[in-house]
Amino acid sequence: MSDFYQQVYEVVRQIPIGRVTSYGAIARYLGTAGSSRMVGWAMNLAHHQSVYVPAHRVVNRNGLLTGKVHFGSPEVMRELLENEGVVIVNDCVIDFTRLFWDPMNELL
DNA sequence: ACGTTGACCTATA
DNA sequence: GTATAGGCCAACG
Repeated sequence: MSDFYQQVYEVVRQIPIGRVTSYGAIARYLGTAGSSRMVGWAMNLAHHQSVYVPAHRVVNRNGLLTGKVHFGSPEVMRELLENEGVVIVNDCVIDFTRLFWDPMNELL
């Protein structure tokens, strides 16, 4: 496994409860800005990882749960987020800008 | 080996 | 303000 994916998992694992981040933010934090799709691929491989990766806390820039289908069921992602206190309506994160957790600013 | 696809983002019209 | 185009790099067929 490349260090890139490990870094992604590391960052995602550091996301606090009830907070969310975006692929682009992680990509920029890792220095691979513009290649945010790779972050998505990393999440795809996250299911194979033995360690649990809270991929449900990672959404797109619009706060839309685009990768909900990649979980067991589309409902799983919403359930997990709502369980952490995140309000989800129409597969969109409410107050996304306020719940946004930027590793560049928080983790630094 | 080549072409297509993809859990995206930025930029221009 | 939305709509469309381009770019990015790895995995799949």
